[in-house]
Amino acid sequence: MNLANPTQQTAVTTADKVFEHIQHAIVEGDIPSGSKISEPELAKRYQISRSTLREALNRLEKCHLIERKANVGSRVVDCTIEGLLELYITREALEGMACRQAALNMSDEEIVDMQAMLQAHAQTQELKDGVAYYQEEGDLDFHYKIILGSHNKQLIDLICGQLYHLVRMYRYQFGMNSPRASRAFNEHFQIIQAISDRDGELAEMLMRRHIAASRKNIENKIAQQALLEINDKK
Amino acid sequence: MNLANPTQQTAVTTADKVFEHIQHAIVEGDIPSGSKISEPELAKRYQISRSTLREALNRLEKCHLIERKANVGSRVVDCTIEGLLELYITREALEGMACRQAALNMSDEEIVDMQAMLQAHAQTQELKDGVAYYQEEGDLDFHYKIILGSHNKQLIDLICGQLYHLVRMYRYQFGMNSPRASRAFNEHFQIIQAISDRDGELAEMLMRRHIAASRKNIENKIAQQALLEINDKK
DNA sequence: CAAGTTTAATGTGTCGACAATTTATTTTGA
DNA sequence: TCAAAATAAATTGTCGACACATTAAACTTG
Repeated sequence: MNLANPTQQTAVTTADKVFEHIQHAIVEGDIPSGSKISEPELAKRYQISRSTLREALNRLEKCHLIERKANVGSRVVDCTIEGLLELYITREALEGMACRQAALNMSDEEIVDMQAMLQAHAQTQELKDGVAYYQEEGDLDFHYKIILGSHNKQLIDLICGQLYHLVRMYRYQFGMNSPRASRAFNEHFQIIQAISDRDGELAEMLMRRHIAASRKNIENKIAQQALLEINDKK
Repeated sequence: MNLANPTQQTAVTTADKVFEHIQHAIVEGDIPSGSKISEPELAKRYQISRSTLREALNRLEKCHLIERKANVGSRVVDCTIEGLLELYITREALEGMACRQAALNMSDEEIVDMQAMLQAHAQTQELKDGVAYYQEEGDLDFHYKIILGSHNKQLIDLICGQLYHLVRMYRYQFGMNSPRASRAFNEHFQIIQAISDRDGELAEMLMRRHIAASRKNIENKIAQQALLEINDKK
């Protein structure tokens, strides 16, 4: 699955292609978070007219990667702790519900598919002993499959089409490869169990806990860091 | 409060103004749901160039009022029962969480403000004996205040900036002034109580029930209608 | 020398025209 | 008569240029 585009919409127009390029550049930090975007400069770099660049910028704005102010210009959204926490809160709500809907609406084949995927992840995890691969690709893959399994266009578009670009951006910017790998894996296992039991209520609750745990993990790190800084000053 | 624009962003550019015009036209059904949009025609009607019209169309796409396909064109989103139910599911998730956050983050003044508003609604409701006014403006006002009270930019933008245009559109198209007025009022009262008690968990649960009740109300209507049609055929 | 005003430079918003693609119509052949 | 191919019309995507607003620089004045 292409993680940058889980809905698999092929880019046909040049504005689409430029959009994807800039999207990657922003998510991976090549265009730094918070920096101003110069339309003439970017247009020249991509060898396109300003009109088509602006078309691309509109899509970037749609997935909340840039912000525009009239007569002033566009800036890459800047990654703040508050923004990250707000994102997790929103994910908890949306993905929790998506998980409940997945338990109700997923086809049996889809469920089998997910179980197979998780098993594959388990093996690679044993091999690499809980390092990067699972945490990065595997985790996103898992979440995407559940979201798509909700069969709810509204949810799918909001989460995959908008939130998750930001999620991936934060992962890159803050380098989040926390030691939650094995715990997260068990949580994933429980969630799939609830889905295959068609227990929507439990599935939602587990997914919310799963995301909330990640959030609290971050909050703790922040708190620790703040403590260290206070000690340094003494 | 301006219900079409609760965040109070003033439109400065002409594309903004045209966007607002078309937005109203779509929400209120002047441009029928599901119809194709002709760029040359609309540009001529508003006396603007196609470029600025396309800028306006981009914003309409952002709030899910139109859908675009490359090299084909734009259509006004068509109102279907499934779409309506999906919208309610999404609202349940997002507004439930917004309500929880509001209980945690609203200032005391904001809470007093909401209580006053609800009391005002109670009086007008007694006067008009539970008719349209409350159901229309009052209900939306209530929900907006809570969402803004979450103080979560992500949630605010998703709900107010995107979902609620669709919500208002469906209200117009399906003429939803159900007999839930008085019951909804009591539910609103309970929710505010939970918020002023700073009980986030209860606040979320009550808001979710409140929205789920509306959804089930609609589902029942649909089922009834389906039954009637079957009887007609006999 | 500092603060405010005027002027220049940069950047965004809007326009009309052309190129590329899709849709409708006509023509051709079995 | 109908289906497929070719042509014509209409619509969308892209371009470069101009109008307007914002920001930076230069200048005036107290």
